[in-house]
Amino acid sequence: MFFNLKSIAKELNVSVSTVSRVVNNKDNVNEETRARVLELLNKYNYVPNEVARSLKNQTTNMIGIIVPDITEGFFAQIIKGADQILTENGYFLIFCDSNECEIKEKHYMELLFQKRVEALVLATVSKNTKPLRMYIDNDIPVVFIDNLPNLSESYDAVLINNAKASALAVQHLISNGHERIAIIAGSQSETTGYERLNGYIRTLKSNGIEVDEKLIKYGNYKDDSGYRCMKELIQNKRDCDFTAVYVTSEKMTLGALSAIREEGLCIPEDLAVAACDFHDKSGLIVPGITTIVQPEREIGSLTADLIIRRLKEKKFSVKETEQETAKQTILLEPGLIIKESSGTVYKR
Amino acid sequence: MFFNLKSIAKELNVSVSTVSRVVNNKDNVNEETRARVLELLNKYNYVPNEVARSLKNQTTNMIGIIVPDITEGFFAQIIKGADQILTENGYFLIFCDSNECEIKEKHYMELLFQKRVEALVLATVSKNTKPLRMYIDNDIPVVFIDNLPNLSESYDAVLINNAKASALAVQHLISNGHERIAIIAGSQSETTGYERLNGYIRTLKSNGIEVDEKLIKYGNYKDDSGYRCMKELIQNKRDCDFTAVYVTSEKMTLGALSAIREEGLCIPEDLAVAACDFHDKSGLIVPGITTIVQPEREIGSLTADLIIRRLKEKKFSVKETEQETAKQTILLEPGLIIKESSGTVYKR
DNA sequence: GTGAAAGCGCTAACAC
DNA sequence: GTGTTAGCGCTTTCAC
Repeated sequence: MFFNLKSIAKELNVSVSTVSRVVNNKDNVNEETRARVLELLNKYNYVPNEVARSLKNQTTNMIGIIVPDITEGFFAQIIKGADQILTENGYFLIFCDSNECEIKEKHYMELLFQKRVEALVLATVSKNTKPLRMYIDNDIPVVFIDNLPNLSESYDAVLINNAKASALAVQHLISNGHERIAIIAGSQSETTGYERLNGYIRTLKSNGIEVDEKLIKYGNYKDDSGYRCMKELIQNKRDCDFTAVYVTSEKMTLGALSAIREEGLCIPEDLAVAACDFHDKSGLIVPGITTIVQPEREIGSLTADLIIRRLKEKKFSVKETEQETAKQTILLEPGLIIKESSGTVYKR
Repeated sequence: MFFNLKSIAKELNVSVSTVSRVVNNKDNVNEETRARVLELLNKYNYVPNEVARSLKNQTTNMIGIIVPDITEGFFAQIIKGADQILTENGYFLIFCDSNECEIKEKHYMELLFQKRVEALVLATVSKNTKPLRMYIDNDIPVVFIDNLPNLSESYDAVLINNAKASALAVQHLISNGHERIAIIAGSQSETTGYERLNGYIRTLKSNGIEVDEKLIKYGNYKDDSGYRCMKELIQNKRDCDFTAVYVTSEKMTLGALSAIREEGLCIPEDLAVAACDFHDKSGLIVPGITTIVQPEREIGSLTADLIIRRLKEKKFSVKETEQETAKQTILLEPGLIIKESSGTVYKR
């Protein structure tokens, strides 16, 4: 069906290896032969079969990436950042959307392994480390972004300092006069969720503010959990009056904001809001939402750099039994964008 | 390095084919043998090599998709819609971001072809149809979304009726009292850009409104072109007074809005705005932007359906020399979400 | 400078 | 029920 080396070789009465040499630009080919082969190659628009090449060379040049939701600006930007570097280096990014689903994530991990990706970038939503064994046992580099796994061995990761991110947001609220600050946290079995809550608690304590369990709600990062948590907080508002809320993800912030609006509360007069990873491309959201931002493109490009290094080390070590450099976690600094939503506390 | 059929077979003193039969769940295997093989397979965590399978079976189960920008909600949603159906049917979506760049698009088309994707979904930004020839000549199904190619032969496509989309938006502005309506159009060498301008012109005419060349600006869909066009329009506002503008893409709308804000104009009092594909997940943008919306998930799922059908037909036709059904363009209906930005004309 | 041959890991037709 | 064999398209070693 497709043209292949054999059909080209036969037509020219040369061997497959000669055609292969021409295709791969090797130099031990007679210039006249090369010209004849090249001509036919062009005429038939020959394109080498990468599947066969991959099998022979035991290398696919494919890197897999699995993220929970591609429609989130956070992940889309990371992918863009990684894709650029990877493409420049002759790799090919295969992207999968786990839809925040553990089963789907596992499924994709298996599929990508079957396809023999050379490395994996993983924003995991799973506590189950079993699917990872495949990769680890076969020495396939894995780089974690966003969430960290519950692994006993060391691993590579690129992410922000999540505790510091929370500290930044909470400290800002405090310096705006807020003391009763609620939090909508994420799942505590995920490191991101855990660290962000942790940063919140530590910052309150170091400012001499008591941590009130009633002001801590746990969502699951999905769209409606922010809404639900915010509703619960507001319903208890009388018992445990609070003037600000810190919401630890974009989707939950969206939900929380609509709950606040539904309850007829004004931001920031009735309730100040600080968010995490909130994206406002338009800059027209009113009130502007104060938010923690991550250097997403950089997370992507550093992840790509790390992968490329690991892959190089791997090739090298086979030949020279060189020691692989230690696994590392690259911690980037979060930023804080201050807008109106976190405005100073309303004094009654 | 990896476990393969051979190593498993050797250890059990059976043949490779027996192991293969067990792996593929064929029934002509002695139950006792099967058990022994299965045990070792599990012990070693054997995962079949899809690269080898693909080569042997001449089928990769991979579908490629190339879009101009994954960070646009429009494309992200389409991918989600397609991914779901494709995954359910045992296919695997490989996704590429051309970054609105013709060269990159071509590059990815070649790469995907080399990888032997079985079909391609293409939101093209290119006028050059040459890279397409590879696919067409080799009978690999291609489905176009968003933009249509300049091909002489017929092709498959799934998209909205873009002329109608513009008609919807412009008619709405007219019924709100606007008569002097500017447009920020897209590249006229792309069908989407052409059709949307076309719908604008026809709607004005059918309403007995004169089309004024000075009110037509051409952007390139990139972030800053909307800003530039809007600036130009506003600078000429005195000459050619207009009360509304229709911006034909999300990114250009973002640019136009910041130009409007910069010029200190109020929406909709000084200038009404209608957009295309504008996404506001938060619902908090003020003023709310009236926009054309597309059934993105449906575009994705219908595209996936079409591809699956084409692939089935292909398999079938080899065996039965069945006639392939005619290529088709599936035109979906655009929607209009009315918010404040398109408010009635301000009467002086 | 060129060709023959082996083999990457797998499947499937065929023989026993 | 099981094994042998050929071959998918390619690269590469080894002869010549």
